Amino acid sequence: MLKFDITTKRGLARTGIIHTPHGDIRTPAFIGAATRATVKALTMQQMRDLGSQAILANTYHLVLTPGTELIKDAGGLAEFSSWHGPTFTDSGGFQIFSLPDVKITEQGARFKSHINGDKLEMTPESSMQAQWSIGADIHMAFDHLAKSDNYDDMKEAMERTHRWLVRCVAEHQKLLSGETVAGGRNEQFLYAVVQGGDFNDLRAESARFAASQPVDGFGIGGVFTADGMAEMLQIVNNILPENKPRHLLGMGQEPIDLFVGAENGCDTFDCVGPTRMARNGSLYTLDGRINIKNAKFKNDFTPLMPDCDCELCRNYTRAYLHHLFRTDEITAKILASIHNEHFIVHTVDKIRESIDDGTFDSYKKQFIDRYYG
RNA sequence: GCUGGAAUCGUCUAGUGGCAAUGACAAGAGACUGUAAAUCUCUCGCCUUCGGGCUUCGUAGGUUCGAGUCCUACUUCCAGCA
Repeated sequence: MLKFDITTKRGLARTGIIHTPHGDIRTPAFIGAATRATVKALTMQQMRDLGSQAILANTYHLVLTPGTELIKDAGGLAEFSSWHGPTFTDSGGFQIFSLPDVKITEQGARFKSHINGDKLEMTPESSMQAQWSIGADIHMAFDHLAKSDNYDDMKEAMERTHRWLVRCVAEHQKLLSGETVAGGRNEQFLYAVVQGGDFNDLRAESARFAASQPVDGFGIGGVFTADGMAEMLQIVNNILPENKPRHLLGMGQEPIDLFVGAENGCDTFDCVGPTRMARNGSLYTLDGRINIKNAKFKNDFTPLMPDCDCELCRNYTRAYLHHLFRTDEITAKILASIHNEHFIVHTVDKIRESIDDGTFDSYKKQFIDRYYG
């Protein structure tokens, strides 16, 4: 069983430590999205330097290339990528939602490789096997993420997610009792995924089902905007057992999502937003996001964010970063990614500290007022 | 000096009788939430009550219902010959 110690509790919000075979994660924490075993534009050393505690890779992408057997042979994701810290894998469930021409059957999902058109199938069992080979510390159950206003459609997807969860649990346990991977330790952990879309009665049902399964933690999936998220999380997290960690899947591009998530009982987050924003020139500041490519920054010789101690803000000006983007230099995306990832990681770090010392409400108000004001 | 060729939006360019005029770049802005994203979208002559109106393709004339497209002259540039 994954060891999770809760340090402080305030309402649904809590701080704690997830103890993984590759190290501890102090929660709440933002987990860097390393889809293809790399955080785009950043080295693992840069991720360590900016304060990241863990990364999350994607099973679908690693199955396509370089293949999960290769990662197993390399000694697992942490060894292969030289991250060496705690790791998560997403199941590939998101790709069911995001790729075109995906066919869902009770068996699993069939889709075409976006790289070479190969027809592929992923099932709960194959996802578990792939994640076991990749050897991350924490695995996500293979779920059916859907987006619809139709209650029956969402109910169907949720119920399929539950049936698949049972199969994931069985396969996960079977794998753990067999051959060892990831440095000889069969210490890998499984999170169930809660679905149900925008229908809170389905969310409650899904949370009850997930809670009933022998899993180590929970992912909360299928969340697309902050609208209604607080209420949904209150319902779900009041049902999920308190002593297991909860990961809010895919949310964290907007800082308010992280405040709302932590406030309502989520322990970890992952999101591609910060680095994607960065590559596209959209940079976080305490006064909101700015597009550094805008003409008004051409002659702005101030730091992007004076009170930020990331590599970009410590050493360079807005005008310089503007120039790097305008000239399409690779360094633009590196520096911007360092800053955005640092910004979000540290925002969650401060959320954690504020929960511990009882100042969460004032920190949230002060941050949100300034950022969105 | 002669003989060819060429002049179109900031730049390069499409265009051979119905055109406010093609594409790219540049420029201006926007989007992005478990990454098919170093991607995508919009604007890019002037004005507009968004119906449209006005002025454009080196300059000046001409032919034509109609000219960026055809003709004449001029200007500039390029190539070859002197």
